Amino acid sequence: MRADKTRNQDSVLAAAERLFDAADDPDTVSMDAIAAAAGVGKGTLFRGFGDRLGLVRALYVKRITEELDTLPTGRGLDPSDEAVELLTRMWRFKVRNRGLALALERAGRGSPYRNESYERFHAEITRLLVAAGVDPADFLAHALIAAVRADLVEHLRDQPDADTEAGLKALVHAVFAGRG
Amino acid sequence: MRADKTRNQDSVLAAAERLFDAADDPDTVSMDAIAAAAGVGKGTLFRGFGDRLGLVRALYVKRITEELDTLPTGRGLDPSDEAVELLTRMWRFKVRNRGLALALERAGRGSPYRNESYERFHAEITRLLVAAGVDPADFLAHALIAAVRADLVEHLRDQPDADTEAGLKALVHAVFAGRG
DNA sequence: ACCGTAGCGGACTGACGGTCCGTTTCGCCA
DNA sequence: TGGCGAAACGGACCGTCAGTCCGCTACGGT
Repeated sequence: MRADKTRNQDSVLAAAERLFDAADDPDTVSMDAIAAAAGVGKGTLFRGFGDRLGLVRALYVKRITEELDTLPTGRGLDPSDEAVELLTRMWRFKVRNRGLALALERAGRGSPYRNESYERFHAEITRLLVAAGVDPADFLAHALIAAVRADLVEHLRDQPDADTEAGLKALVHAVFAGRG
Repeated sequence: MRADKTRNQDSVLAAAERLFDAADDPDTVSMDAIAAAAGVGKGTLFRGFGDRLGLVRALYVKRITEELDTLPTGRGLDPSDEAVELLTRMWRFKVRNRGLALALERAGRGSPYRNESYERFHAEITRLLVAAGVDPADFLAHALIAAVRADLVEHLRDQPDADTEAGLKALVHAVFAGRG
């Protein structure tokens, strides 16, 4: 890959991160604005990422990867506590990455689901539910993940973190305690 | 209110219902298309409903009202079973009104939440949770409702109804069984 | 240093949500 | 019934946005 291409893609990612983080509403961040902020032509932007969804996904993947790199490698908690930890981390991630997470969820065409990181997250929660003997694990995993959707996080923004996190914990424990 | 105004608003609602029901993706239903299908000018459409969100909300309210009119008046079930029934009805409603529900959730500005029918639904589920002595009721009600989001319904469209409804039931029972 | 080509940039396109205002039609009153 | 003020109409128009296209630039292998 040519050096200028790499450099430009990095500029675009950096500019987009800044703009999405700063925006109240991610819909107000236009592709033109990102290109301008990156000091790059629009063509470059679209050649590098395909379309808006592609760019948002690339950003999301970047941030979530950074997040996962700091994952305290699975200490043998029981499945229920491990699920609480995973979902709490995800909640906090969406608080921290509000703009980006909202942008991804609104990008259309089932974007919250058609997404490698959703699949992995869902598979992991499902595995924990199965380990705990809870059924039907597949649906319940979707339901648990729905509780940490970006726009719910957004909607509950004014509430103290402690309250929502206690709620999340109660939810997960309840689901893991129910055996069919 | 002038007769032509009423007549036009009815045409618009009818046309919009048809188009949203028929569309694979509600984003592909444009305001121009609705106006044309209703045999009405665009000005009339916007004067009657304010903006796209206003029209979608009006349609949603219309359908949900029809739904609530057929509600079997609260037979004294225990809170848990009542919640199962409410959420199952909502799930089915979203299966039946796929296009409309997706349109509402995607209409932006926290539209799934800033909505009288969401508030009422949330208040009702909260009341049931409180009656069952489950805490924190407010958050858990949001979480339960998140399990019947239109795009999750859409994502699980290929799965048999029986499976998802069993899952929903398991979820609700688990949450109502947990006394915090 | 040269040259083929990958990559650049920004003018351009098509579509959309929403506005504006000259024209039409309603319905009240004589 | 005819006339009139106001309410409502309709579609041309506007600003904006995602995405495309193509003449130009500059990278890097030889």
